[in-house]
Amino acid sequence: MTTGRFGYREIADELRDRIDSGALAPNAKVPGENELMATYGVEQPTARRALDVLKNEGLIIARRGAGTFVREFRPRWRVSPDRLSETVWATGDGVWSSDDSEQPPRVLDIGITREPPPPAIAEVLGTDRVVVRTRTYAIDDNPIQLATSYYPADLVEGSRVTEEDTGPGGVYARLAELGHKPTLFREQLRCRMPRADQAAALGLAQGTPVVEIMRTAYTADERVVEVNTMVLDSSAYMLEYRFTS
Amino acid sequence: MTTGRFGYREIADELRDRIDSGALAPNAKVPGENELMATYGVEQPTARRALDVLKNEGLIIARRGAGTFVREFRPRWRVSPDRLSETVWATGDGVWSSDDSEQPPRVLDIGITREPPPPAIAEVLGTDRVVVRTRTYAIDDNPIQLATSYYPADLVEGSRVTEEDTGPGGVYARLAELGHKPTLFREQLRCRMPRADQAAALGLAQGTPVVEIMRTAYTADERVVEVNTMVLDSSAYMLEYRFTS
DNA sequence: AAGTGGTCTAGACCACCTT
DNA sequence: AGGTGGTCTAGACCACTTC
Repeated sequence: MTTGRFGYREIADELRDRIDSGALAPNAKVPGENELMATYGVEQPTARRALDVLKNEGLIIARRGAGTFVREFRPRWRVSPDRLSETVWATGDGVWSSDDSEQPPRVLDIGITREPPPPAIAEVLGTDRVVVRTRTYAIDDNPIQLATSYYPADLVEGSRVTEEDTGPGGVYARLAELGHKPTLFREQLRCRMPRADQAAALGLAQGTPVVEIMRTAYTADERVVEVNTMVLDSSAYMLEYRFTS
Repeated sequence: MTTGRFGYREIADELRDRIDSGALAPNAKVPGENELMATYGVEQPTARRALDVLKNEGLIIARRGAGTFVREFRPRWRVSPDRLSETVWATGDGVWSSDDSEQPPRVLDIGITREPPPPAIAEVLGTDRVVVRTRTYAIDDNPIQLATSYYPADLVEGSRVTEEDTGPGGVYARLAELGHKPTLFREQLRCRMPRADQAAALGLAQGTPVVEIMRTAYTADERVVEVNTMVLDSSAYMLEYRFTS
């Protein structure tokens, strides 16, 4: 046979069309390698490569021994500047209380160190003597965000910012009590494929990018009191920002 | 040989380490399939798969006949709410003038239609009678953003919003003249792997996610006057938002 | 036990770029 | 012409899940 042959791209295209059109709905079983071999008259590696394409596009997910299934995209968590408003801090629910989610993420691992930050962050903070808070946020035991916050040591040393439980209102409430209330925030975002360790920590499926956010918090007199770097599972988050002209 | 064997993962890990450490700098040539076969004692498909991993991670890029090279990540373009300030509109430079970039993106293709929008957008706009503006932004002939804006037909029909050249200050200045000055903006972001047509339109390399932004513009009396959906090449953009508590 | 995805060998041919 | 990446065949064995 020389004509009418299928390559892995054509097979991937056909499957993608069936997913986009809804013929293959989320969580539906995708034709497996054996079925593709029979349908298109190709060998196993070719069928496999077609599925690899869709895996890397984040459209399907394979479970060994079980089959391959259409992925569902349900970003349940939103983040917006509103979460940082003073009224929110006062409630004691912390940063997530203004999310319109069914349940708030849980904090999995909290670590507090005093290791010097990367040079770029030291420069923004104006010092490399810092207190570092790392934590993982998870929903239903699925980690969805890694966060690392840096605070100038001379500001927070001796306060509850250096303890696992920072108390009602969280770190920002403590900073306010210390006379360093954050009032201006800058968030810088980029989106890319995860590093191997990030993919592992977040349990990311193939074809899942991450959102990297660097948040810088300033006091009214423009002192930097926090730099927070976050890595978000992009399949779990929709982000929202509001602003005026 | 039964021990000390290398799988494609191990090979990919070693190459990734060399990229992360800087031993393989951006634009450097990565060991090719033949070299990997010799070095690790594997067959070509295995060497190839190792390179595929890094391609899908966005770390390398292959040029047929030439070789495989470490990708460079140089996001030159920033977007921030400042670009929407009234002072910016007045300059006539449009949305991009407040970017701190070397050169502004160019508009490649402008299309104006009146096709009904997707249901979700029609609902936000409160009508499905719309004027649709589509365009592609490019830098050095490399497309970096696709944008589609929807305007209520009853607001903009007969104005320069329906023409290719919208005049000084762009669409927002025209809307202001029509008594519908946008003052509040909401941007909703998600990040994911591109659809096949988007990857083609943006000329995206394997392993490059896109940022999808839906911007909604409101007047002071909370009428929606624009819905703008954007698809950004994530390797070309860093996004920035500022807000107060 | 049977089915499904995951990995690898061994070898072939093609398309494209560089020299 | 030679090297490099891109695609495919043919077949094998393994790991895991489901029944």
